Amino acid sequence: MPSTHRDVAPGPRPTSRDVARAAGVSQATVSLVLGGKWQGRVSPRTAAAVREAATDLGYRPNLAARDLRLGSTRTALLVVPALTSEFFGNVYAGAVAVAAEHGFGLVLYPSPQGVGTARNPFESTRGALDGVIASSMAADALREIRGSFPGGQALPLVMLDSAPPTAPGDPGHREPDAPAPAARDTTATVNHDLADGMRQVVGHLTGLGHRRITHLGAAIDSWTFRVRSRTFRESMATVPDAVPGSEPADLSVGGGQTAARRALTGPGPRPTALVCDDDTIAAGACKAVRRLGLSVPGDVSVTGFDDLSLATALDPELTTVRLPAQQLGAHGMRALLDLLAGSFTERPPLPVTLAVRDSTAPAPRR
Amino acid sequence: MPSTHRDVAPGPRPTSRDVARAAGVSQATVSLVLGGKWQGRVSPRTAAAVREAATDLGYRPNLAARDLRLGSTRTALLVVPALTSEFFGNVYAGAVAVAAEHGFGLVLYPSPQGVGTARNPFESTRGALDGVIASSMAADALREIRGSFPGGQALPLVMLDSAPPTAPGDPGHREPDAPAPAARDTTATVNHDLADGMRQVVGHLTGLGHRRITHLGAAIDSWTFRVRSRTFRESMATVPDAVPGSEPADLSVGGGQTAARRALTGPGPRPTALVCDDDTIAAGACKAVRRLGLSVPGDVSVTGFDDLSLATALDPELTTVRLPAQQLGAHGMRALLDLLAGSFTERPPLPVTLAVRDSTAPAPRR
DNA sequence: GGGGCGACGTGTTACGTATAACGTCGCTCG
DNA sequence: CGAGCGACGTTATACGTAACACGTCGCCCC
Repeated sequence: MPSTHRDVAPGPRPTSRDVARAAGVSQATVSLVLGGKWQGRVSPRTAAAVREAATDLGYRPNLAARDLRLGSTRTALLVVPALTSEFFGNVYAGAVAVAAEHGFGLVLYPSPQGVGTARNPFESTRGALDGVIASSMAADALREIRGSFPGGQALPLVMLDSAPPTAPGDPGHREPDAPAPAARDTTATVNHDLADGMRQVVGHLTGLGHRRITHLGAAIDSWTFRVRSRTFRESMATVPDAVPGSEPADLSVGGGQTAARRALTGPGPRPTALVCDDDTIAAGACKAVRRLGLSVPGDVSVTGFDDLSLATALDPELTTVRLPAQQLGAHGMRALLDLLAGSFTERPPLPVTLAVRDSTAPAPRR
Repeated sequence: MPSTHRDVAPGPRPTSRDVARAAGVSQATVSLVLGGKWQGRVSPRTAAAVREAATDLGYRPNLAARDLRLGSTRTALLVVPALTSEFFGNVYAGAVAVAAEHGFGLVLYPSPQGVGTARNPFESTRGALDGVIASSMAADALREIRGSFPGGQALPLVMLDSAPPTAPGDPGHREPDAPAPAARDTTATVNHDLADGMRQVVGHLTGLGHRRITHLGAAIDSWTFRVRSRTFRESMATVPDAVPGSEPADLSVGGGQTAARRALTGPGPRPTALVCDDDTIAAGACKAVRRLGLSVPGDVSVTGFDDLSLATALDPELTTVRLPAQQLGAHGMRALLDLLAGSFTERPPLPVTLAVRDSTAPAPRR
């Protein structure tokens, strides 16, 4: 099988006019054929000739020219709190795959200061954009993103794990960062079913006999983490004799360690399980447990969120909620494309599963 | 302090002609002034007027038009083996910062199948590129990247941790993927001083009394890992009574676990230290040690490479070689800019440091 | 006094593409 | 038989920018 590219020695780069010359037609015809809109305008044989000439010359359209002509860059911006995270790497991977499928580019804007602060994403962006996808952003960062649209124009915006699902069972809930009505039709939301994830965690632990359970919640004001806290409280409230606790934690190993130490050495009976908002926090929690001379899961069970590769790197391996981050990115990109096409319809949140491993065990007797 | 952007209600987006109208000059003058090449061609007062009009209207040049005109996209491609890695996230962060400083864009191409295979990076790339930065790629992937330059033209290429440094002390070493002489002037190399890192590891361990040391080398054919293996052997050769071992490992927790089990249960005396090519492998190694009823670092010391956050998430915390990945990215981007300016000069490799933590201890007596 | 020159700008063009508007056939049908 | 129409293409234009080549002054100097 020969290479699909023939080696084209000369010339900087073939243009559509070169293809036209080679095929014996006009440049306009080349554009029509290669644009796919030649139904009934160009005969099949000339169309074939054009395509052959194009692949023959190794023609690739000049996107700068196309973008200039169309006034659209076919490029979206993905804003993530941090790039150095496996989770967001997966979100990106999912989104970029769908984007490429549709001839879209995807440029990344890693909010530099970690979750919580996002500088104007458009400053660092080259040229115009067709839309923005923001993943797991803090509330104030989201507000700023919305406010910084260039020229005040309403750019389509997709928020991932950032807004409350419009579930009918959750009617009275008003978010402080609810989108302005004007932006309604250019805004979409794609979420993991994080509430269900938390419910699964609590169910798993209470099923193992745990009653004194403390939630190590990430100290960040975003929907992603608020929904975890709320659902934790709600789920625990349905369990007789349950003793829920709660401790804020920085989103890091050290943060988890500190928070876990506070939770385990505080007044009152010691919790037998720690529910962490994140695998990283959970890793810190495990360290804290051991520093206190206790064992995971013998004395204290620990759970995480995200199912990063970290979860199985730890020893014992971490019981954690597996989030299909790649799917999230893919659905987010699809939502943006739908938004651009004017055909977006809200979809149900993405299902999550609980990966049960070795960091959870039956509650110790007494 | 008022916002720097005035709210411009109408019009889709101001063009340079709008600025010209507002400033009472021609579009050409706007272009000159804003392009910064108005020395002696435009009076300072008109230049000031133009700039004021521009910021006043919130003018931002249309990059599609500029790219079309200049034939350059001011965009580079960064090819990394995997995006879901903290290490490459840091490389990207460093590179993108420098790129933005110089008005360059940086688009990411995560080679989908992990280290070792890279599909044509240009297929997934929108439009033309000014250069490519490839980080820690396997030898065959590098070859393919070089072969897939569009139109056969020689795109400037910077390789990070991918080629031998041109150190005078290393004369006889010929790489199978040495760049063709023709591409010499459009190719640059930026490396971590990985050899020194490995020397520090071996020095640290032998200083602690270890003699039976096994290297868990990543089973990937790339310079990054070849240099580790080579330097391990060379360093061990200088130590009297040293018993070096070596075991290939897949680049994952599971791979490290398997390789460590082989190393520890093989024939001959058991090694007292495992030198891993990567923190992930080291995490697996720690698990394997414990599965055999041994302890880290009591019975077996373990070291890693990269100093990912994983290193401090583990318990005990990992002794590992800290690589300034962000610096690597930054230097790589700078090298590319120099290459484009025709002023590139090879620089010495980036120094690395050994982060000594709790996974290494004096060799057990007897 | 006029030729020249420096300072200060402007008219014009091209980059490569997509598409609206416009031919030009050959055939059919009233 | 000519009007009309469908099939098949082409001509022309605009997108916004950068830069070349060319004015148009005022002033100096021979």
